[in-house]
Amino acid sequence: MSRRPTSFGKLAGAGPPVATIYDVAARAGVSIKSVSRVLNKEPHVSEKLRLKILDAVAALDFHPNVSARGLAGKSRLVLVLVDAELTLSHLRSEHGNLYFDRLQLGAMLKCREHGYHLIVELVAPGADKLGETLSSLRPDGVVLTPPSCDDVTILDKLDRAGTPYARISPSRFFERGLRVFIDEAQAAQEITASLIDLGHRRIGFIAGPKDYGASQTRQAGYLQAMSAAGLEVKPEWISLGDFTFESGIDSAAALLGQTPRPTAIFASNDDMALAVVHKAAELGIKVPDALSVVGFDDALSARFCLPPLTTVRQPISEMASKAVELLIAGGEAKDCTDAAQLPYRLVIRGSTAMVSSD
Amino acid sequence: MSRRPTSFGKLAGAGPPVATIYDVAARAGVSIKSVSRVLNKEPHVSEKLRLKILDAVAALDFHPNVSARGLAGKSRLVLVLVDAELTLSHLRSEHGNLYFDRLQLGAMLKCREHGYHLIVELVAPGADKLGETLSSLRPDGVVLTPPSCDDVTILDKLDRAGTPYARISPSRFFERGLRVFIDEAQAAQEITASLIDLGHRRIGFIAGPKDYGASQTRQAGYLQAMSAAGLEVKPEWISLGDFTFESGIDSAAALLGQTPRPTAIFASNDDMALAVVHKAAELGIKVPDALSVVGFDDALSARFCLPPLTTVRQPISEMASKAVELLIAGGEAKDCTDAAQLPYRLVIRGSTAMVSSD
DNA sequence: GTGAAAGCGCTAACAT
DNA sequence: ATGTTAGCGCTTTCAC
Repeated sequence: MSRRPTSFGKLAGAGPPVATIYDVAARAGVSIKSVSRVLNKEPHVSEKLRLKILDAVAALDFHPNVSARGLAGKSRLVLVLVDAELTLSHLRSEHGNLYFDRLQLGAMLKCREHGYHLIVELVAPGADKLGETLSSLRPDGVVLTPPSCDDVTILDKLDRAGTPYARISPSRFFERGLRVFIDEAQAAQEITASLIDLGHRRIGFIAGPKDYGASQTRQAGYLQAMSAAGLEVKPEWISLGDFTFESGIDSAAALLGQTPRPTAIFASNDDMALAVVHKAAELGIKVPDALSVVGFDDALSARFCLPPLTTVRQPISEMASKAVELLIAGGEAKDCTDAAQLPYRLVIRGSTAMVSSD
Repeated sequence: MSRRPTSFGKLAGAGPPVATIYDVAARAGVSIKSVSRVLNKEPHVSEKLRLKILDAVAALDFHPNVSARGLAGKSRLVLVLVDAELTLSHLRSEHGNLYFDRLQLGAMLKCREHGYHLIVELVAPGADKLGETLSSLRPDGVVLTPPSCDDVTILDKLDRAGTPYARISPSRFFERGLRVFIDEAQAAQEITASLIDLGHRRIGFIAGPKDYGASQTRQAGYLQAMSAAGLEVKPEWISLGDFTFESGIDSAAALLGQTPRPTAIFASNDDMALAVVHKAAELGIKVPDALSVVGFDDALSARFCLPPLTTVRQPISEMASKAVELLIAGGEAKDCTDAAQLPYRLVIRGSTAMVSSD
C-alpha cells in the first residue's frame, strides 16, 4: 500500500488535482506495481485485481504521465525528421506540401492509436542540432524521409544514439534500419509502358538529382520499359533535373528543342512534369494532343496542372503509418520485419493521349 | 560533489553513453545544483563557476533531458490543436493545406528557438481525448486555431487543467486566454472598399458559418464599407455559406441568378471565392471582365485559381510564432501582453477589375 | 554564492 | 500473483 504523499485533492501548481499512479493504487487498495502491470498489459495479474484497478483508473480519470514514463523507460515519443531546406522552400513557394501533410497525418494517427505522440522537426544536411534533439527528447523511434533518409551523417548519429529509425522511400543501395517503400522501378516501368501502349516511341526522360535514391531507380524503370519494348533510347532523350520546377523548365526546353522531338516526356517527379506542361504551352505545343506528359508522386502540382497530370501515386499516409507501426513494434519485439513494400497506383489523367498520327 | 552513480561511460540500454547533469557536475567539480542554475540562467553563480560548467557542458555534449525536466517542472512542450474534421477533410480533398503548413512551421521554428518542442494533435468538437492528452503530456502551453479556439468545451478543459493557451484568430466575443489576430473587420472593409473604388455598386457577399467568429466580423466589415460609401445592401445580396467550395457553388448560383446581378462578389474565404469563379465560368460570366471576385485568407485556392484571386493575406506563420512566444513568455512572467494584433495585407491579383460600363 | 536532500510519477529488478 | 525498493535526470526547497 502506498505510503507516499500524493497530490490528489490539492492544487498542483496552477492546475487542479491530477491523479497519479499512487492515487489509483490507493483507491484500488493495491500496490503501484500492480497498477503499472495493468497499464502496460503485463501478465501476472488476477482478473479480479485488474478490474478493480481499471475501475479506479476510470473513476480518477487517470492517465500515465509521459514524462515520468520517459524518464523511467520508453518516452512514447516518435520523431519525424523532415529536410529543412526542402520544407522551407516548399513553404516559400506557397504551393503547399501535400507530401508533408499526408506524411504527418498518417504518422500522427498511428501514434495516437498506440498512445504515442508525434514530434516533427527539421533537419539540415549537417544534422547540426540532431544530437541535441535526440539526447534531450530520447524518442523511441525516428521517421526519415528523402533526402534525409539517405543521409549517412544522419543515420550515423541515430545509430550512435541507439535510436531506431524507419526510412521512407530509402535508396536501395544500403539497407540500414527499417524501410518502407513502393516498387519505384516497377512503377516507373509501368508508367513508361503506358506511354508505349499509347503508341509513343520517342519518349524523353527527366531525371532527378543524384542524391535521391529514387532518381536512379525511376530512371532504371524507364530504361527497362524501353528496352523491353525493343525501343532505342538516344542519350539526348535523357535530361538531368533536380526535382524543382525550374530545372524542369530547362530540361523541357532541351528535350522539346530537338528534331524530331519526343512525343512524350516522363519527368521523374510532378513538379518537373508541371514545368514540361508550362514550357510546352509556351512553345505552342498542345498537351496531350501533340505531347504526352507523365510525372511521379501525385503531388499537388499534378492536380492543379492543366491538363491534370497522369502520374504515380505513392501512398504517403500509409507509408508513414507503416513506418510508425514498425518502430513501435520494434520496441516491443525485435523480430519484426525490417522492410515493408506498399502498393503504388497509376493515376491516369488528362496529360496523356494516343500519339498523334503525323 | 556527486556521489550518485552515473551512466556515463557505460551503455544505457541499447544506446551509448549520454551525459547527465551529474557527469557535468563531476567534471566541473561542482554540485548539480550549480549546473542546474547555469542551465536555467538563474542568478547567484559566480562567473568563474559558470565558465567551468559551460566548459564541461560543451565537452560532454550535454543536453538536459526533456522528460526529466518535465517531471520536475516545465515540460518544454507546446501543443498545437487542430480541428480533426477540418484537417481530415482538407487532406481528403487533396488540395493541400497551406494554413496548416504555415501554422506548424511558424510554431515549430519559434519552439526550436527557445529549446521547446512542438506536438501537433487533432481535436474533435467534443474534445474527447483532450483530457487524456493534457494530463499525460502536460504541455506548457496550447495553441488553438479556428474553429477550436472558440469551442467553449475545449477552453473549459484547458482552464480546468490549468494549461495556458493562445487562440489564433479568436472570436471577438469572449476574451479568454492569450489571443493573436489580425483586424479582420478592417481587412474586410478595406477589400470591400477596393471593390467600390473600382466602380462596383452591386456587391454580393458570401458569409461563413455562424460558429466561426471570423464570419460575423468579416460581414461587419463588408457592411461598414458599403454604408461608408453610401451604398445600400439588399438582403438578397448576402448569401450564407459554410467556408466549403460546395457551399460557395450554391451561394454563387443564388447571387448570379439575380437581375440585375452583382458586378462583384466578396466571398468570405478563398475556397468559396474559387467556387464563385467556377460557377461564373459555367454560366459564361467572364472574371474579371463581367464579374470581380475577392476572397479572404490567401489560401492555395487563391493562387491556383484562374484568374488568381484578389484576397487578404493572413500572416499565419507569424501568428503561430507569436502565439508560441506569448505562451513561453507567459510561463516566465505573468505580466506579458495577453493579446497581439498582427498586420494583414491586401493581395491584388487578376480576379478584380474596373466595373464594366454596360 | 553554493550544495545536500527530497521529490516529480513512473518502470524495473528483486523479493515474497 | 503481488509488493518493495531503487533509480531515471532533473528542479526545488532549505541549509550553509
